Amino acid sequence: MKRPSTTTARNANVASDKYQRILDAAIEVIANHGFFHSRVSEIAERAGVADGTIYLYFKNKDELLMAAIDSAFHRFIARARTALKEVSDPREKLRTIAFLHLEGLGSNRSLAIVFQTELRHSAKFLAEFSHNMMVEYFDLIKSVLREGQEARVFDAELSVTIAAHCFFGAVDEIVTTWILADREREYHLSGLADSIVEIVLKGIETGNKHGH
Amino acid sequence: MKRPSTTTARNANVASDKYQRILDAAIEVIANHGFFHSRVSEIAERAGVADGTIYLYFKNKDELLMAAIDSAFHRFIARARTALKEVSDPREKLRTIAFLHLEGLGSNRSLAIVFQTELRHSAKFLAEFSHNMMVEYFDLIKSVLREGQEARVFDAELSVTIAAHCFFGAVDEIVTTWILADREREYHLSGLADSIVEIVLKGIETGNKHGH
DNA sequence: ATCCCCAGTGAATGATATTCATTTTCCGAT
DNA sequence: ATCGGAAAATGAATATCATTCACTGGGGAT
Repeated sequence: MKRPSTTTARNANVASDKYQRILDAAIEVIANHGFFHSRVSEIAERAGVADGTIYLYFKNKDELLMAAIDSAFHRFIARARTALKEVSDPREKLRTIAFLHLEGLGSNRSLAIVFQTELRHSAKFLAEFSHNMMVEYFDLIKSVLREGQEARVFDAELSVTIAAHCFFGAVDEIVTTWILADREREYHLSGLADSIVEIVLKGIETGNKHGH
Repeated sequence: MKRPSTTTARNANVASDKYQRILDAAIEVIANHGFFHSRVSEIAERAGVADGTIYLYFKNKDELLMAAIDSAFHRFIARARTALKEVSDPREKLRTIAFLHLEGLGSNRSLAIVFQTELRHSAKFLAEFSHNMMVEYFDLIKSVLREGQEARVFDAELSVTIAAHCFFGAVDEIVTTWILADREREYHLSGLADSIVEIVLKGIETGNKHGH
């Protein structure tokens, strides 16, 4: 093997224009055809590079997808962290996270498709991503939930982990539905943030236990 | 082309043993390697048939996966419908659905992996499945929610669609976490049904609106 | 001006999905 | 029991990509 191949074949020059062009092209092409049916040659063509060039930047097709998702996710998490600094009420923080999540994907359909479909590609793939990124996102959600419990606005007996899954699951599911919905009937994804959060909030807030 | 090839290349003999053997093999192999890295020849070998035989039963690799998922899903929906007949309280019905969902996947790890990862394969793929199967599942959930609203146990002002997404999303997310979790720390998926449903129920039940 | 260096290239290679000419199995008619 | 032909099944041949690698061109150092 010519190149010892670290995880990403090239680490220098990552800032290069070409690197990002390939990532963008990958998102577009994969969103259109799905990972399996996407030809590396088509991604290369759309990015304006030769087929082989892709392999200077990424070890293989899998890692190309992974890098594209990673890159987008990093941006999302960074934006979320910044936005949360402006807010103090834990309920409002959850609304903010839901809004950013829905807005980030709702404003870029190709990215949303890749996140909701290709990210879940193979278990190994998902596990690796999950470990790096999802954990970070979940930690963010959980820290808000814990904060809310300490402030006595969220039920202190609740499992923070389970509640976080409910919150994330609900938001995530709404996105999946959106990308499958008739493109005609365009509705704004971020407009749904409040309705979802309202249900989840009522579910986790302090107050009369629900009847059994 | 020799065979006019309907959606599934063969419709007669679908009950054949060989058909089911191929489906089972597909689930196992795809759960292990992911769809992209699964070789049709390995599925054929595990099913004890020749490579070409697969194509007598399924048009291509995509439709093989689709058929495997469809088949498992049909069984789930049928079981759910039957079980719900025994229950009348809408809250209890939701618990039943969550339990069956978690039990059905929790007792077959390979199937769970395929459902949580490969099902979401490509948007077109997901859309097609979604249309056939998911709609049925969602209708089931929604009908329970509507029933609960009529019985005044669930908030009548709630959007049934949104609430259904919250419910499904929460359950679905728990399954994803389970397949990614350390295999060592085996816990029973179905044991989580009540915790999740408790949160969702409290979120949708009639009662004091939550503070804002 | 000459020499490195290395990003970039794209034709060659290898892997594997799919096809199809052939073989085997099955079954009703005689 | 035997035959004939249709239905199933086979697996070698083909087609389609992912991936490799021997080569090219340009720019910075000497």
